[in-house]
Amino acid sequence: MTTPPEAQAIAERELCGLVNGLAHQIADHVRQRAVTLGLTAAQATALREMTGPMTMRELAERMSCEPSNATFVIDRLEKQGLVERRAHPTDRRAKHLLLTPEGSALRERLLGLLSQDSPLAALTPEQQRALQALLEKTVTRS
Amino acid sequence: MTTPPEAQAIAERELCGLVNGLAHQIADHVRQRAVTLGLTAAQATALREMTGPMTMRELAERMSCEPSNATFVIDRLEKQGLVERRAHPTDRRAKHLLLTPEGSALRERLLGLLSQDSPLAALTPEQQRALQALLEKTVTRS
DNA sequence: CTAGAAATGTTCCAGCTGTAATTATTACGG
DNA sequence: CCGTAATAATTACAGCTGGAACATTTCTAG
Repeated sequence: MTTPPEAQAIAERELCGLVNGLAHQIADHVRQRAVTLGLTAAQATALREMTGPMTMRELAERMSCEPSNATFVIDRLEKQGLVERRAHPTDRRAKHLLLTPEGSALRERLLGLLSQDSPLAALTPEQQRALQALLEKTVTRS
Repeated sequence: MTTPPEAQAIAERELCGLVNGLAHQIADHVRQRAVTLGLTAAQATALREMTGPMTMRELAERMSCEPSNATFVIDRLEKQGLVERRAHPTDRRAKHLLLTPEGSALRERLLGLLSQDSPLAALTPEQQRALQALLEKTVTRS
């Protein structure tokens, strides 16, 4: 009952397509909601991941992007008065990102919108936990 | 044993991050291999999805991107002599995409590279099937 | 048959993304 | 200590991406 290597390779490629498809579906969902708040998808993703004060690098990691990209996005959010770049308390290289009151309020509205009609709602909470377990197994080993 | 709605929303956001993270990991993997063949990540993805003759729209769907994006990528692949745009047999609006012999050969080399050290290799074949089932459930309902 | 709706592909454009190079700062081995 | 390596953030740039507008062709209701 061993899987032939060729069939295995094809299955993996299909799986890549599915993962990419779902990621895209999530991004589309974010984009749709974000535009109603005057945000782009990338800005909304950054706001979503701003669960508290953090450095640029931490944010980039949470967004799964390069630090240069985080710089670009935070530049925009800062110009809109949603985020502040402060000096880091203990490391003069780093920046301390902070949500302004406006940013914090907008984030709450965003989270409310994102929780509606999520693409993941097709799964039961139990299935979501199963999915989470499988994803963590692949993502956290690197 | 019902999940409170707030905790549910947080779990969904984390799940979004995980999906995005894995998609990114796959894209990085593709990028690394692609560059050794003189291809960009987007070109390699297009080549990977060219399982046979298809239209621009079909390719765009397989790549989970907009048709305009497929136009951009195929433009490059055509200039490199890897793909041909022919007239569609039955629909004069559509284009019939075809791999050239060079394109077909490069695709085989690419598939060989992609099957090595796949991020999905962290999962057993059985776990991969479970993941596929869960992903299909969310992707195919729209 | 025909007029309007829908589909296919393309172009243009604003915005996103990774990479490489750069500066400033911190960490570490000797 | 000191010099070197490592880290944080930024900049410049080439390439990717979605959306809107468009021309061509096909579909469809009447």
